[in-house]
Amino acid sequence: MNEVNRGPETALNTSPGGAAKPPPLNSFELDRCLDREEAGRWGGDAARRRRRSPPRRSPTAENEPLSLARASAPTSPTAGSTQSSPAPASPSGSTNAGARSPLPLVAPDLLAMQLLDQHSQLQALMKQRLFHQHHMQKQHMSSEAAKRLEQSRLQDQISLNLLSQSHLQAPDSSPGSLQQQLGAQQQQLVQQLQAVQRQYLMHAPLSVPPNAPPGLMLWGSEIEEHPLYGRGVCKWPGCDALAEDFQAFLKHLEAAHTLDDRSAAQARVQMQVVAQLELQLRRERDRLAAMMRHLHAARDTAHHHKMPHGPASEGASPGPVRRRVSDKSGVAIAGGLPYMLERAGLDVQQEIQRNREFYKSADVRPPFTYASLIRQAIIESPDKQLTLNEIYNWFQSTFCYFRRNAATWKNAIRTNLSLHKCFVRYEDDFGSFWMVDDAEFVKRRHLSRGRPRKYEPAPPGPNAQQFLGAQSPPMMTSPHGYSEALKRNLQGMMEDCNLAYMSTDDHMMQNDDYQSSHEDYSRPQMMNGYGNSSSSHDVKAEDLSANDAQDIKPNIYALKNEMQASDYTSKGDYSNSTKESSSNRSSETSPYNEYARPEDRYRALSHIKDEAENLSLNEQRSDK
DNA sequence: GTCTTTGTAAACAGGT
DNA sequence: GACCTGTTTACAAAGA
Repeated sequence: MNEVNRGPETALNTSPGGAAKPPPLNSFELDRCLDREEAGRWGGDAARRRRRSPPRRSPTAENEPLSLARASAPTSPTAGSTQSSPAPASPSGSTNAGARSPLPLVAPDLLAMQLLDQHSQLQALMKQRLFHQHHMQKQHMSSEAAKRLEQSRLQDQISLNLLSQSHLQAPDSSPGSLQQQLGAQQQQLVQQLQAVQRQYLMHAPLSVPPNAPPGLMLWGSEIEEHPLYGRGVCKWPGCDALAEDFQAFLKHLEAAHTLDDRSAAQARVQMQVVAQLELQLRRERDRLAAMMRHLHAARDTAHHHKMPHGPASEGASPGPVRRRVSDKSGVAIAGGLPYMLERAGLDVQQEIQRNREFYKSADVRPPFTYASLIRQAIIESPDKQLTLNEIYNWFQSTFCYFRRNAATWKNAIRTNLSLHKCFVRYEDDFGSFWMVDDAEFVKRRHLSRGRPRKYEPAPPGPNAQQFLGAQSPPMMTSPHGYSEALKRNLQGMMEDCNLAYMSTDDHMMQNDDYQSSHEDYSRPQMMNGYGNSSSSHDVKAEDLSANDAQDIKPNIYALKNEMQASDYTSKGDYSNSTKESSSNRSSETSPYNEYARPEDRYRALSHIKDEAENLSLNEQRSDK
């Protein structure tokens, strides 16, 4: 098994958010599911064909889960049955238990038991749906919408009845009384439905907004259910504009959300989110199906029951279908989009922090360039510096996407580190670290022409002195940032799919996740506060010429000298060689050898570093 | 069509 | 020799 297959699966299984995991089943629910699966097998050849022919999925079918979850009524009996099978916890849970045995036993054999169980499930489902619809009706629906709801409810009931009848038509069973009962009930429901439809068509004409484009005909409830409008607020990602009514919303939509870069970028990200969620939902459904097959087989084995079309033949099916996830799949972002997104104002820091859980569990490529992500990794670290391996770890721990094809993106990271002048390599006795020159980074982002490459001859002009004390301009922030809206959208979609969304407090998430994502970063603080170091690439004290030294931020240089001086004085004959220095550090003359662990020695050295920092700051103050 | 930016692949060197 | 790290080059894709 290569990484391509292992990565996303692992992420889904181990996702702390639990968003991808189906709700746990208790024994009763498991029984119901097993029975439903069995009933589905009795449903005829269609059900068997459905289970045996998974590879071909039309785009419509891929959208089915979301649309079904959103819709108030399932469009088909089969869909209604499969959708309701996970049975999430709901106020009707007690209702299910109460309606378990509403009818007398027809026959004391297993078949009758299953039929009764199936019927009780249907009744429980109907009651659950009725409860839900009643609740929704009280909350949101006007009288017209209530009529439509009633219509939908009746259709639901008919569908459920049809479903139950189809399940009851087992080849070797004929509980006639039950079928007659359901048939009569169905006829009654059809009559009620027809009456409601007549009433609705006579008294509730189609309503059309005055400003609606030609041909747009909207039902009253559909206006309220516009995906981008709800509760008087525009639901466009990152908008949240207030709109008194639907017409005001339409005006706002026309005026505020035109076809520009930002809207296009937001739409593309939204497409990614939807695609990813659909993929995730499909995986979870496949997994559930495999689990049910497995559990059913286990139960059959335990009960020594051999079904005529039992799990032996079903088990020969290929199992859950895995869509091959390619780098060039729709989930990934096309070439220039990250650049466009950044130009459009998407903030890397906010986006990553607010959707950390999403990126951690979803195989979505983050919509930012490698350079931005590397910078983010570095500035998230406590000392604003990371080794290459720590950057790797950050990518892997932060993004599910970077848990596969490691060779590719690692090479890209190395290339970016070397390529961009904004990344500064600092080498000391403990290894080499990478830091960010934010001034250079901002300069790079604002360059409209020409890309500063490290191996290009430096253009004549400003030397690094211009970067002394340079501070990055504040990152573009918005109180109603796109990431917040993205999270809300995700949350809504997850709720629609009956999936739990990890809504963690941002601050908590930041801290906790930092602990997890940086747990490997055991190196204590060494260079805290020196993120804006220099415009020089490789800051190696031994290689510094006089000119180079001018290009280095004085505090770093002073600190370096300070630390080396302390080491020199402590050991006396300190070698200039890095390798020798690290070996000599273990000599008995060093006062830092009293610290057995390297961490303690680091800590002691960091104290010197703090003193050096204070000295440097005092010098700067005195210069001013 | 040209230029820029970005991503990717690959070769190469030096170190461990 | 394998692997890691870092540099450099080349090329393709996408957008301006």
